[in-house]
Amino acid sequence: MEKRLLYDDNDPKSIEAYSKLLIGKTFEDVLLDYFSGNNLDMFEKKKSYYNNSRSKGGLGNLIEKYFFLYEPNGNPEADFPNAGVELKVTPYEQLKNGEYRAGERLVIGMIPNDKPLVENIYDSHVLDKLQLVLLILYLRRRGEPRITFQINYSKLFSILGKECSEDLSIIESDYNTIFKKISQGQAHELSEADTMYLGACTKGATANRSLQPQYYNPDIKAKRRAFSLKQGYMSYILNKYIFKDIDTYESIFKDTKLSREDFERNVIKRIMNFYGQSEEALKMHFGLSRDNSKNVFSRLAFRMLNIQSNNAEEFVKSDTIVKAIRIEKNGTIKESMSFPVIIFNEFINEEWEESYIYNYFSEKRFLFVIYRDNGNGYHLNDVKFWNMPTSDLDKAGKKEWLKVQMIVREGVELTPKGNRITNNFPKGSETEIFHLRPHANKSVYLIDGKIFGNGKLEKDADILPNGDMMTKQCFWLNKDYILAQLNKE
DNA sequence: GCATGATCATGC
DNA sequence: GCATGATCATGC
Repeated sequence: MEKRLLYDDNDPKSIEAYSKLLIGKTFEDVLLDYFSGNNLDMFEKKKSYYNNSRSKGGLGNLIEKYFFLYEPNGNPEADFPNAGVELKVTPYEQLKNGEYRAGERLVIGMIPNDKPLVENIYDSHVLDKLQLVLLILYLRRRGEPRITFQINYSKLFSILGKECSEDLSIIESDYNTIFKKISQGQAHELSEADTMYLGACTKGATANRSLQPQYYNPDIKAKRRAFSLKQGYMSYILNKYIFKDIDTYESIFKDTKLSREDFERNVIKRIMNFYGQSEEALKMHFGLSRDNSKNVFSRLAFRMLNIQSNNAEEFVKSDTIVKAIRIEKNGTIKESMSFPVIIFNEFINEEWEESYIYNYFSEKRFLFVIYRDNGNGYHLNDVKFWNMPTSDLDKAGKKEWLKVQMIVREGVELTPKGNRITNNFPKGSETEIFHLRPHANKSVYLIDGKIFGNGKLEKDADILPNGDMMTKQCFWLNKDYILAQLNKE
């Protein structure tokens, strides 16, 4: 088959039109179409090859070979050089609340470690690579064979289009931040969470093996990284411009083109307008006087920013999460900080650098809103952007995560003691960064067929590898660690 | 006293 | 109904 019969590879519109034939098809369908029932042996062979999640990038590769009918090449040219079109086959997911989000960041291209980095983004290849991208989106369903995932959208996308023009100044300042860190020989301290929309992500499970000397600092090795559009940013792009779900997000600053530094300054300024105000005064001011919810302190922070939830446009796009912290009279923090629950059966099969927790803390930025008890109740005291330093995540974080994973794999020891069930996970007092603790509505366990606790197994518990069930758990950021981070500067 | 295990109020 | 963002309170 001659590919020029199928589409004009000089013409982006023709490539896009042809790609729409994919809509509604699974990857298996694409293979079946190609082999047309003539070579079923080969079909089965390819099917099992592409079903293997170890063949990274495999689904994009499948589309190139068996739909566009060209051999994937590793060279830096565009996938369709004559049309200047980049092909990106990328997943999206549906959350339990029905919302959609990008399944992954969009990787743009490797950051060189053997030559200088171009200083200005407009002289670099970053924007070229995003100038014309054919986004082919498939719905990823966890636990299902990936060959059965269905392609539901195909659309040309440009970062230079009007829908993204508001974001270019932040993307430019993101690039400058990455350039600055690398050119100062600090590539080993880079974090995807240093920046808002354009990130420097590590490259999967191979990142540790890919430790290489830095061009600007040959004595200290750093992981190879790639430029990417962060997952949060892609979620926004998908929802707003592909799925056309216009009303999902509220923006903090309307119609402004801010650099990242200005955005952060303005956020801090808005919150600090309320500096020194007491809990009661703030609740009164925002009409939350009768709000007894445990998360009222973060809700107050949202109100100061004039938003309703963590779903504000700029925070979604930049993977930023607002967290309230309260400091006691004696200068300590009473509580550790909770995060979403883990699913044991996914957790035990993860590689650290592809794990939920690694990805979470490498890409999420936090806005800490700090209240302090001055002896007369909590008062707004400070606000600060924070992300976990790469060296913390790489060293103590990795070690502590691996320890928990080992315990779950080998079998958690659950011991009834009075009205409680104790376990052998490392405690907050035994860890530096995070520890595992319950995070559920009620506690409930199934141990050797016997139920403990008054929660509901199907709602409040999660299944362990040996079939026992344990109250749902999440990683908690240690309060001492948080305090040390706040006091760092 | 305080850390670990248990639990709560809310919004969507 | 359940995830989220938290604080409560038992047991050492």
